[in-house]
Amino acid sequence: MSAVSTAPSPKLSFRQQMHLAREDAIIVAVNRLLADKGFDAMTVDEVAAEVGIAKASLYKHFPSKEDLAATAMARVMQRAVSFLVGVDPTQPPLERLRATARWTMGLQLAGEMPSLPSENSSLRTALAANTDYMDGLMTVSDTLGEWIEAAQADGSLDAQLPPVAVLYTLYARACDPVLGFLKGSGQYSDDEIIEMVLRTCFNGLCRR
Amino acid sequence: MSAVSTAPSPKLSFRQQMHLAREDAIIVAVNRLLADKGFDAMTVDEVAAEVGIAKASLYKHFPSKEDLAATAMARVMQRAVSFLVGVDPTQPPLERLRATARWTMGLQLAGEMPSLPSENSSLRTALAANTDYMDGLMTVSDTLGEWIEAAQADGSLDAQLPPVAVLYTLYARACDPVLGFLKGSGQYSDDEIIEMVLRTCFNGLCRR
DNA sequence: GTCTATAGACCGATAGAC
DNA sequence: GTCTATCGGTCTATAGAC
Repeated sequence: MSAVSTAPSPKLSFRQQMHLAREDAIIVAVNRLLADKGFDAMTVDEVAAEVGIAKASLYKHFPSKEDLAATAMARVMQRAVSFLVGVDPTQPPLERLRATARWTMGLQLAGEMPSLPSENSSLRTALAANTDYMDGLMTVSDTLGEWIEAAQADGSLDAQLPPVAVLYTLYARACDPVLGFLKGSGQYSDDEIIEMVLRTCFNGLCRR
Repeated sequence: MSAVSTAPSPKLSFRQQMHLAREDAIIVAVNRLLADKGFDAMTVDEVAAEVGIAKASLYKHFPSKEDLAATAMARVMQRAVSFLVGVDPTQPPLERLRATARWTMGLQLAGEMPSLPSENSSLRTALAANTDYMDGLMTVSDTLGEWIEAAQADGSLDAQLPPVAVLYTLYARACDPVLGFLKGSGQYSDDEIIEMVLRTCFNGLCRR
């Protein structure tokens, strides 16, 4: 991925570029399927069909289904890191957190946010072994953790909640099924849905 | 289930009682596994092993894995209906909603709340075809819907949110992964976890 | 003795892996 | 394109209740 974003890499052969491009297409397809049906229900045949390549070719890129999914989720985590560094640092910390939550919700409604694996899935171990994913996760957690503590210090965020509880809540809202429920009802636009869920997340269900 | 609780049913043979008791054990085991790993990852061999019976015996009780899971989830829905009718009606509607959320969270921490199936799972169709489940779901939704509108009318609940959004949020919190995250951190007791998540749910992350 | 439910072997399809 | 493991589902002989 760094190969496509950093400019001074002219030494890539055509083959290598094709390889990377294909890998990119695979990852995009995997994230869509992961968001749609989850890891267990996703088959590698589906992935191959979606990308339009032979199943065997997948195994030239990834040693296993777990690794495939872990790489795809590491990519999402990388996008999150990129988003965070782009957030306007002059904004108050609460607004930075809100912007982040809004972004993750948009990602989910766009079908690009993988649903998180159940507690004991084989995916979990693959994720834990994926350094890209774990590094991204740590960077995201550290950044959000700082913002959370700053927002608690300036009085905008509930200071009685442990920061880790806030952090986990933000992670969970990125995969909140409420978005899908409301979308399935067909009564609201994506923006309306996001604003409603953001409101319940930050302001709560009770009247203020 | 009604057979063991209602007194005037002496016509049940021991065989039938055994049958019902075993069915009960099966359902309990299924709900545990469903909560633990989800429908796709759960195998019927595991269920049989957990209950301590042969797999074929399962199929004397339930025609398919989907039906098995649907029956188990219908049981949970039935428990929810029972809980709702037992909620103190003299409490204000907001407190009734809070008590309900607290109860569902306790259920999840106890490992008795099945994780909800992904959007297109085969379980979904089985659930839609299960009248017990659908009846319970409708009863629960109607009851909660009334409480929600009452709580909005008396000013305790945010009246700007569509009632259906509140309803979906309460359903989603019953399966909120934040509970599992916090439990996994090992730093908080179950009661502390529930109170924290309840607080974020009803009061929001922002300071009041 | 009959009849039902059980247990464990068994089958076919499918999905991961190569 | 093939191999193999696994999983949902079935078959049959047997044990036990009546």
